Amino acid sequence: MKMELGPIEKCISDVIHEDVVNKVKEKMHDEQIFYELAELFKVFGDSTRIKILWALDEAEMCVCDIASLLSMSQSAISHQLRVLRQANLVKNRKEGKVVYYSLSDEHVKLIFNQGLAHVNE
Amino acid sequence: MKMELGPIEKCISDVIHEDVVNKVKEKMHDEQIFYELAELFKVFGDSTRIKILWALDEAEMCVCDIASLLSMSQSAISHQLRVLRQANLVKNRKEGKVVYYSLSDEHVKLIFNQGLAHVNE
DNA sequence: TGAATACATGAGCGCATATTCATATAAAGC
DNA sequence: GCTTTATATGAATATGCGCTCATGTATTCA
Repeated sequence: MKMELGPIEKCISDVIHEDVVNKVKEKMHDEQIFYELAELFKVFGDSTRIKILWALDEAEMCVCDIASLLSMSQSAISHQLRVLRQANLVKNRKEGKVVYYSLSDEHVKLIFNQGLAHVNE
Repeated sequence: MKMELGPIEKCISDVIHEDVVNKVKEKMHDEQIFYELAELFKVFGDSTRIKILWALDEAEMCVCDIASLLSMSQSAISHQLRVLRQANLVKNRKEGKVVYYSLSDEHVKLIFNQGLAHVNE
């Protein structure tokens, strides 16, 4: 938000009343939240990760289980699990040399369902 | 899903029972839905588009209004509005030479709220 | 101790994408 | 008709990202 305004600035249309402008500007002021939201949805924006989450919604499983079920390499899955971990969407538990992954909270399902509702409208 | 399986294939862990495996495999069979879901979330995965949707949640407005409020070029906004249009997240209405945009349905808000719930947990 | 297995990770490649710039279209006013 | 304003869009560039390949770490077992 550090660009200088061009001639566009004088183009606030008449339907936009001043209170609306101020309200939106106030919302825009809190930039952090936009980046966090976008960052979260970016994680959902990949079919491999969607598949992983969808599988984990069915049962806790280890890395090689997921790789096998998705017919993808262990490395690819491991990389994606790291992304999901950093977004706090999955948690893991180590048992010997095997690492079991599972969903970390309920939000995943809820976000999915809203997404599905839109896709299937 | 067209890769040949390596030695990973023999690594289905013991916690995964056969019925779970079949259930997940059956879910994975319907590949289309994963791509559609990922495609939808990809649209939400950009802070500029998030800001646009957030602004439109407050009021219907034209392209230059949005550009002004977000301090971005008209071109950049126009490109992003096309993405949002193609995802059926916004609709538009032409009045003279001005094009007014607004949210196309309720899902946007709902998806946002679920995202926020996760971010603020 | 050495081999095998499960997982993580850094480098690199190829591809998608967000923005800018230049330009096109279209409506309004002179 | 000409100019200005609002919007759309194609090309180009720069950045980000997903996968592979190679390798590292940790655990188990012989």
